[in-house]
Amino acid sequence: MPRKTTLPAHQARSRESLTRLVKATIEVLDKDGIEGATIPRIAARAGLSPGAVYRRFPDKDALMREVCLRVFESNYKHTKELVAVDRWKDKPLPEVARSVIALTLKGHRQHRGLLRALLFFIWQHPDAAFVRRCDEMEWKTFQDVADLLLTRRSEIRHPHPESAIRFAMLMVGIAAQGVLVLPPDPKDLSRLWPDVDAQLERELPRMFLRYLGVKE
Amino acid sequence: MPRKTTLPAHQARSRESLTRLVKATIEVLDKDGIEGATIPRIAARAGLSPGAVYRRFPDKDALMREVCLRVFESNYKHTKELVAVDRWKDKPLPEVARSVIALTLKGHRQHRGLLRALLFFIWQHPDAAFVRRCDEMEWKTFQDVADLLLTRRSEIRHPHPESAIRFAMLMVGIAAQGVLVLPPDPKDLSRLWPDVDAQLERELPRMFLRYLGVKE
DNA sequence: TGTACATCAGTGAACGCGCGTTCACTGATGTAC
DNA sequence: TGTACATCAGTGAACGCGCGTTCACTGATGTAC
Repeated sequence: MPRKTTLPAHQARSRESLTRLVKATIEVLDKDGIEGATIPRIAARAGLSPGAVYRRFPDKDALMREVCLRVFESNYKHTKELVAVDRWKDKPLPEVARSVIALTLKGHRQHRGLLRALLFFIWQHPDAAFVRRCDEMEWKTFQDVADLLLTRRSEIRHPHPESAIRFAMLMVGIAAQGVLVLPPDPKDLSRLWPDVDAQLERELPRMFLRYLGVKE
Repeated sequence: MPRKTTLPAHQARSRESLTRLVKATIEVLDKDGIEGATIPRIAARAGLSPGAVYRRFPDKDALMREVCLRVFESNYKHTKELVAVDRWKDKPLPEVARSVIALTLKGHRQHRGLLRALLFFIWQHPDAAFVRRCDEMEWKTFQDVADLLLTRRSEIRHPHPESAIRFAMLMVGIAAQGVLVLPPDPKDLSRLWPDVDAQLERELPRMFLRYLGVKE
């Protein structure tokens, strides 16, 4: 009967190579995408042989899920710190919104390859419970940002500020994902659509604020 | 040396089974997704054996590309007819925009599985020339709709109506894709976000028109 | 502090599963006379 | 119109490639006395 869970690492050596394994997986995913992330390649990058992977993880899927959850968890914490910071004190909604959008775009641009690979992994994943966990983490991240923006609800003329903020944030997230993370790369699109990226950076805040009905 | 191109069908029987093959591929893609679309399954659905596929197509990739191009071509023609229809005569921009958005959403909802599968296929495709052809077809479809909306440019207060229309349409397309086509299915998301679909239908036109600066 | 033993960590060649692809063959269709 | 022959259409079992996974083995680390 195959082992179901990831084994704990008893020795220091093992803990180190587990760390290297996770790091290597992230790097390979970012560089070679989900289809280029084979066990031999990941193991080699971590300075291990393929067999060694199976000492820590019951199968490839468990390694990938671990990486997925770590990345999303880290992103969640990062966002939580960001919205808590008192940099936002006294700043009016347009300025906060602009910063939030700019940071969202920056994050998606920086981690394009990794995010793309993880999305593909989740989208093709058969285990509904795992997918739900990922969705929930993304949702919580989302909600934290929405809550920050909602503290300026008096500046919003849209009849339903709560749902409008959520909807506008959804659009920002989906746009960042659609334009910056998913294929085709903006550079390949530039023949048909020069500077989508710059337009996104400029027009997304405008759309956001106009939709909410904020005086600029 | 393997054959490079798809052979013509000399007999009526062959032409029929080619049609069945394309139809079967579309159905299997829509139902089972890209990873469920195996040659044996497609062939069986078309009432053929796996080997028969290779009489018309040099490999699986050629069959898939053919299907891709046919679907996008058909969508392009469909859109071209739609915008040309004089149903739009004398209708003000808000009404046209609402119809266009509603039709876009409807199309994405109806063909969710197929569109998802084709997107995954294109996104993973190594041949840049093929990907470019698909992008161009989508772009032309896009442009036709933008042109229709641009005939009402006097109603648009945004300083750059042309690029604003293109950007707003891009957002509509990406939103439809992100919410309706890509995982998770709206029904699975309903726990976290009840009625995204209805909200999309209601709020997308509002966002569209407010961004362009149209008097409602 | 040393030593013997148990357990853990890692190796890498070999295995096997799934699916695309081939190929020797049968049957169907078209064509020349 | 009938017949012989060439070509096309299709079959389905077998093949093979790639990648995840295993397993017999070596080496490293920790532990009991």
